[in-house]
Amino acid sequence: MYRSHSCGELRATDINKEVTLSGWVQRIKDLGSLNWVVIRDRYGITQLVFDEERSSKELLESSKKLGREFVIQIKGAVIERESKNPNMPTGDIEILVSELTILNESETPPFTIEDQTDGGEDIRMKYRYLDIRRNPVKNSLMFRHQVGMQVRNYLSKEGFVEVETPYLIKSTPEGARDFVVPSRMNEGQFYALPQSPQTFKQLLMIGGMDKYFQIVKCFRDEDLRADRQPEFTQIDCEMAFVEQEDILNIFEGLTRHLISEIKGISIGNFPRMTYNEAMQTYGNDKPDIRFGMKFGELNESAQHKEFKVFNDAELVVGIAVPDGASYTRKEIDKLIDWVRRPQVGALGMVYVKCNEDGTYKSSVDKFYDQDDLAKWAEITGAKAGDLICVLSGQTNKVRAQLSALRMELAERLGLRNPEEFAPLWVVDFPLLEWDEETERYHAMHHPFTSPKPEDIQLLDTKPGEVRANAYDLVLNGNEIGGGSIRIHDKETQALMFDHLGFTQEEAKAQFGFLMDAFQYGAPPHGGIAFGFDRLVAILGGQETIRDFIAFPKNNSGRDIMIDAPSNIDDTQLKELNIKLDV
RNA sequence: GGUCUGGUAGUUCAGUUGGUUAGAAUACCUGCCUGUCACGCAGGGGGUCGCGGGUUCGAGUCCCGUCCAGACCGCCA
Repeated sequence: MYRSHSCGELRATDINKEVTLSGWVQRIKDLGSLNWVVIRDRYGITQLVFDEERSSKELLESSKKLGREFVIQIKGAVIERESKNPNMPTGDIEILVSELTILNESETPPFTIEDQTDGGEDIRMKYRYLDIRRNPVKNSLMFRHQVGMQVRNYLSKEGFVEVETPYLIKSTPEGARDFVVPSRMNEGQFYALPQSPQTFKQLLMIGGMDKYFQIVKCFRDEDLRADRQPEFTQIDCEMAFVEQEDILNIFEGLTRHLISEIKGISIGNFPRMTYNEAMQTYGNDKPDIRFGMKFGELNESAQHKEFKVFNDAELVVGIAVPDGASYTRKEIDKLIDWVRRPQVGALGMVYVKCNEDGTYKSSVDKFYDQDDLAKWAEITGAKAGDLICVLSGQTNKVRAQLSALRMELAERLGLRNPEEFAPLWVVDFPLLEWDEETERYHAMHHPFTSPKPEDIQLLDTKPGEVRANAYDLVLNGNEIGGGSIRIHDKETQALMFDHLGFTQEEAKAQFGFLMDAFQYGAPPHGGIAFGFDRLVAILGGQETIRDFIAFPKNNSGRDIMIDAPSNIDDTQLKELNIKLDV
């Protein structure tokens, strides 16, 4: 028997018990004739004591040969501490060791295994198994487990069935780049790893599963971000015989359940906002509504004077920065530099200080009088003491720029409280999106999303204005879920493929199996998928998802611990009949 | 594909205008210490300044190239 108790459970009530503990050496405090060793496992830490008076000489000596992260097993008696430590759960007791076994020695680890480690990101990833011994990472993984359990509890209770779908599937050119896997048995052919189980969950609906979910890995071969990994986990869901309203209700319920169970916060009905409204008031389809700073469009009140920059702009739009009027010229110049960085890309920024005395001071006083500026303040909701930041230019670009500024300022002003949760639904997304590169329309969501029936007639004339039965769930400025009511008849699906520029042959070759299935009684259906890693991170109050993934990839998609991806040997290449051109 | 920031001891970082033997903290090793718990005290070892080239009497420092890491833009149906 390696242990009778964990390293986190012994208390004053256990005094005088004979116990066996196993774990890692956290810390050694050698006072010569007295030696303390702190032992750690997943459940906590416990202090061991060896001393001249109560321990044998050999035992005391061997305790001094221990090093950090040695794996040891001890037998001993639980005794009351002479000086207690109220900061640790096991701080009232210690173990007077009678028997010490070294189960495994350890090299000195490259960074300290402490909550506040001295190790940087890089070294911690290389030795991730050591990093996982630290509380912050360990707790994040356990937190993830809790969220997963609550997801399964809720969905099972609602009658959902978890069904696994294949990982080796077929590559399609739509959407993100696929990871491909060569097939040895089918020479020259490749599987693709799924970007999502989309078509399979639709086939499950046709198969009559009615309510499906899966916590499932998905794969996309695209560049990474702090919140984006090449393999990531989705809560993938689909329901038959539902309208959009049914889906919003069920998954609003799921989200409410998670926030309530995990964070102990109860939230009322989620607000809903159309895509157009979100773009207009926040410049963004995933607005953070924990704070205001809504967009005020100033075209009418700014394009009647001689200021050419505004007159030539498609959109003039501003936000009010709370208490920003006190910014110095230097601070404002820095803000202007910030929006002019290539990552944001604004050409300049106009500002208006709303003075406490009710007057206005702007960078465009030459063109606008106090009445004009008062009007801007009214539209942007600026109060005395605020600063109005105004950007202008092409609508899409200027919205993205001002949205970036809004988020940056909110971050600096501490308005993005990670313990506050403000979810909302963004609905009525456009069905199609113009792609400059390929000069054709792309499905904004995916090609199986149904158009709103009343908009179908616009498909030929104004395809960009057709709205879809598509919705996103947004939490604190992050898209945590998105879905749609799907097309379930062959004709509409064929019409969609046609508008997406597929020939009939291409559509048949790539999605013939789905079109075929639609001929055998496909029920109306729809669903949603949540980004599980991101959801867990946000619930955990973190920006980066990496600490909630046991073995994440780095910025360039590498696993630096196992050194993947890597070359494969010639035998493997030959077996797969693959020649490399490098 | 692009922009920005960084790479110096095991680790996290400092290093001035280009100038003597490259520092600090922490970790590690040795010694002392019977109530520590971020223990303390004394001492010690530890460096290809990412790599390659250039400028210079002299480069951690300046220039060019390159690799790696991070954040972001493009991309992510």
